[in-house]
Amino acid sequence: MPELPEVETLCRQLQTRIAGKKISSTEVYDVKLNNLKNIQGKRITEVKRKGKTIEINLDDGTSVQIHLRMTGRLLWQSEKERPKHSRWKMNFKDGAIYLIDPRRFATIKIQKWENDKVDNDLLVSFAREDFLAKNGGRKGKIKNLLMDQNTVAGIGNIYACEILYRCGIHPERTAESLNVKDWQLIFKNARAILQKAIENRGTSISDWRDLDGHKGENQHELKAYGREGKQCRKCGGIIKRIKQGGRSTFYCPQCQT
DNA sequence: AGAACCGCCTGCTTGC
DNA sequence: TGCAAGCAGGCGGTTC
Repeated sequence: MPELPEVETLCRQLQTRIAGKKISSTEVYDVKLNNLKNIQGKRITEVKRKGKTIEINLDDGTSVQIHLRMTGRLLWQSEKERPKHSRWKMNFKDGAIYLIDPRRFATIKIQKWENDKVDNDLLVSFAREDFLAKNGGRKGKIKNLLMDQNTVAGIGNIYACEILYRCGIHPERTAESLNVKDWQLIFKNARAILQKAIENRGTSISDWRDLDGHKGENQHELKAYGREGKQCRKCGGIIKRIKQGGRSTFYCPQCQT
């Protein structure tokens, strides 16, 4: 599941690989992605991440916005062969970018580019005061809050579990039950975990691969996610799995309080 | 406001 | 071994 670090990894690679290049053509292999605006002949100015969305800006003021959802991947390929589960392709003189997505949840939008202000992305710009004023008193569970894209951009299930584990905060705590120290810990650890995951080029648990098809290395850093029944590395307790909003949460009942 | 559920999907795992 | 059911989940939507 591509979250912030995986999308950031792709965006950096894309920026290096395709910025300044001209799109020679595109091809659609999935009816769900029909009716996209024609971008043949447009030139790529910049590739940016917005939350978990990849934004490929074009020289005509529009941008190609790709959201990979669950199993989406982007792959740079210079050979002709079309990878399995290809849904869409953008051709360049020296190669092509494929959108590969077995489960077909990924979305592409081509629309006017808007330079809206980012204030909820922990690695770009984060309005801490506003955040606390708006969310500090909420009665919702902290895990769900961290995963709400309108509240904090880019964090999904894996990193939400890891952040709370490192903080020693129980995922079912409500936002209003947290004090200033707890919040500071959350922001600090969230940044550190996301940053480390970017350095490791993402978490390859199942599908995730980078633009060149390489696995990331951050799966070796996971302390909670996917470790149900295993020993907590901090306290020796047993990692537990619960459901929150239909999604698995992994945590240590002994040291997350 | 917040939680619970659905639909979108298909590959993988599980159970008989 | 084979087949069907169950499961996984980000996000947008609806409903309670």
